[in-house]
Amino acid sequence: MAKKYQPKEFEKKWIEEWEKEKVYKTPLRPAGGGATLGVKEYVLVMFPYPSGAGLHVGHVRVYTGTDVLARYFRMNGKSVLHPMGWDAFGLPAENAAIKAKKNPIDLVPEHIVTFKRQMQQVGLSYDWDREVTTTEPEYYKWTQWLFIRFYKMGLLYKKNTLINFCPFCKTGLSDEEILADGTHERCGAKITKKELPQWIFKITKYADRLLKDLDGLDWPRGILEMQRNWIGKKEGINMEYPVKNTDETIICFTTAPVNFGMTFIVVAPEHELIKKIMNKKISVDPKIRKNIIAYYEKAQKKSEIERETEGKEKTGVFTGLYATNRIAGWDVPVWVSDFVIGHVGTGAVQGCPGHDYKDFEFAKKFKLPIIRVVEGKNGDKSPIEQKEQVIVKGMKGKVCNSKFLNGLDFAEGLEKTMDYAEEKGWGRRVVTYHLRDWIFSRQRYWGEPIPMVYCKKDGWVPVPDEELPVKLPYVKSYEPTGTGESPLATISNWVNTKCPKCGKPAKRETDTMPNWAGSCWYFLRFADSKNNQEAWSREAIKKWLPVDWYIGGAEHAVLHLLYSRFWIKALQDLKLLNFSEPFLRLRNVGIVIAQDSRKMSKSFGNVINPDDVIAEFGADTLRVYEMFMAPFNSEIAWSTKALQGAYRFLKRVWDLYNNSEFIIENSAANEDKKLVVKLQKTIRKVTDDIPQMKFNTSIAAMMEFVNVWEGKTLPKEEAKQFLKILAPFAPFMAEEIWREVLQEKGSIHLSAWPKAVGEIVEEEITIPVQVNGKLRGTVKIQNSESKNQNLAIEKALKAEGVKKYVAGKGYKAIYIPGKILNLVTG
RNA sequence: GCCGCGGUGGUGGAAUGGUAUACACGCAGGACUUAAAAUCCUGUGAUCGAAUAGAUCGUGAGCGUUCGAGUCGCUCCCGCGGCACCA
Repeated sequence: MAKKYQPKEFEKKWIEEWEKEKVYKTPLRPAGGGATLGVKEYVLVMFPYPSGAGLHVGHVRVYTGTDVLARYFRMNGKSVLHPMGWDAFGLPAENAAIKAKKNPIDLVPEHIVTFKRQMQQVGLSYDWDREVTTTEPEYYKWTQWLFIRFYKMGLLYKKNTLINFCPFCKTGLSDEEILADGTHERCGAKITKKELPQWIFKITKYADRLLKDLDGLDWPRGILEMQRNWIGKKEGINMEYPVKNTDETIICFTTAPVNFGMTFIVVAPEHELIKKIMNKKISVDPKIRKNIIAYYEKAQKKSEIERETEGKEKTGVFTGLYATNRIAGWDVPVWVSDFVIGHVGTGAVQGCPGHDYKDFEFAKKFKLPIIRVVEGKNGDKSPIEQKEQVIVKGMKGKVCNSKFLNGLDFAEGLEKTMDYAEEKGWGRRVVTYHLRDWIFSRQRYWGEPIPMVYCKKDGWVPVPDEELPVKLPYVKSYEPTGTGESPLATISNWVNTKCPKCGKPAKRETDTMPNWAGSCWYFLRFADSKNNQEAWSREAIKKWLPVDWYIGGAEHAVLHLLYSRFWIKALQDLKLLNFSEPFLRLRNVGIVIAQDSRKMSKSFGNVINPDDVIAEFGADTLRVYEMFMAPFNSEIAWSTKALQGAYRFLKRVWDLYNNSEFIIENSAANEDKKLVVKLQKTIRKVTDDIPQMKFNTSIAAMMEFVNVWEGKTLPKEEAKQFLKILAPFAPFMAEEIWREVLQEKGSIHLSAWPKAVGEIVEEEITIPVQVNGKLRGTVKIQNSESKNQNLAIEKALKAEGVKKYVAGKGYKAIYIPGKILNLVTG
């Protein structure tokens, strides 16, 4: 009786053997042992934050998919860089450490040990010699060094800023870290505003390049769109409206050609005009002034987030002033309302209630006129009633009731309005962005110390390069202070230092960098991870960068991916790099949810631990299952039953190789031609599918092949080929069979990928026959005759199912050789 | 509201404009077994039908292009994700 499939018996052995033989070392010798190394292929998966919970089956999915790619490229003779590291700074690590009452400096390495062990168990082919950890001084030394480069080029500056502040984490946050409902993406606490001195990164300086360069990237469309939306470039016009009986002008930003539908102006409570009214620089009726002051004070009490989220009920006060809409030739009343936000646009809105939802609500509430200036469905130009909702959806439709703009579509109308206003001097074209500068300070312990010293005489002075790294002190108490100062501020022997410039007493910056800092450049460090002279050498970068394949979750669509792109562009400007985009291809992985269709979570008790799955079924089963269940970028719900299907498949493969009756030494004797043809098709399919990350169909094709193979014999050479295409998915079993059963020398993972035979020649092919587009039968035809239309028709007409539909009728034949025959009657 | 992605059997899902439902799970029947598990074999879109005869319908809905549409175009409906009092 043949040996039973027992993965436990050999998986551990191969983990050790691969490490010993340095099978996955970068760069590898070419597959098949040839002399030259192939083209480089940098295959990178987003490195994890090593949490205490250990590896999740979701991690296993994204790492395995990336690993399959890396293994595939290696076997195809490419020079592969496939590294792994740890993104260990940041709030989650720090909060976990506080909970565990352990310093994160001690806790993080413990977590890393667990993660690494689990990754090795899954059979991931990383070159561990290149491992990096963002929290180690050897690494963050260079993060600090980069900070100073950015500071020196003027991209970083410190300024008092009204920032988003998380009262739970007691730290400032960037806009990108706040969810739409005004809560912190990490802890879910409601964000408040606080004014603090902050290090600010001028990412907006790169807005245009960050936007333009998206065009050249092979990234998922959705992610590109999210970045475009986040950068939020808008071309429009700042229209000037003189305020009657004053010297004032209100400037309104607009992207819509709707001057002829404009019936009011609304300014934000913070607007200059309101300040001037309140301090009597503009004279208005004292009663109105009183109302405005009351309204202003009420608005100030609300936080911005309250103002935005508290409901859509419009409030407001008429200022008593009128402004002139010179394009339309009429005056409009000026109102103040808190639905207009001071720092958005110009803090003033030209109200066109016919075609804007908010303006409509406002006009309805205060009984202001509503004019249609964009046609509705079927060219509808009728007036808009007060009770109606907004008629025009989005920026579609033709402009109407607008004199010289009539009949133009929306975009043309805007162009013409802009030309007209500029010509008359009533406004000018402007470009605005949604992107804001990046708040780079965190008032927390667990981050890279910002390498700056404040001297009373010299101001901010960077720590000299030779004094880097500025090490994070090992302390007992690192809990957030809540005062807006980092806990580092309380460590006086660390804070107090000398000014690098004048040598007088000075103080260190006590804020730390945000958790994104380390991940902005880690992919560069992998190219040269051991370099202690510089952050990277030019040769190493030239050899490996940019990243060819970057794989990870869609949750990083904006934050990490935008920040990294920004750093790379800045580093290019510093001439430290000579490319402008870090990640040429981006692919997303779908999340793994629990069997009950909920998120896997301790509190639901539905978490699947990869260790348990490996203990029961082996790592290969886990890998094959996760690759097979759905397309790589789709969400999957865990299914223990389906997992067993993957196990069954592998077991059947094992049995085929361990049963001499299914494999013969040489191809002459009992070989089954059809089986060999099927194998060639399978090789072709898997070869095509892997670089498209269509792992599910690759595995399905291999399953099909195994279904055909069972009960037949396959020549040994062909059996080796099949094992090779299985190897990226089930590396343990493939290696065990390769070396122990087939007695091959060296690792299968360094063997050459099989080539499918040029043309697959089947002797006989089946051609479907349709009559009037409906399938009525099939005919078998010799492959050599497949181009012969008359023969195909002749055969088709003999088929019972076809005959009765065509009999006695004239027909036209459409024949696609080897594909289909369609007979169209009458 | 805007932007993006989807909608195919009982389930996860396949399908360069060319035999829709590959592959897998589940289910049903059978073999092996004292029995169960495991394994193997057969069947499995719906409706009509005794039928493993045949027919009709069938990829969210409806039109259209085409010899032929899950796939292309138009008009909608629904679900998911992102953004948003953004002017």
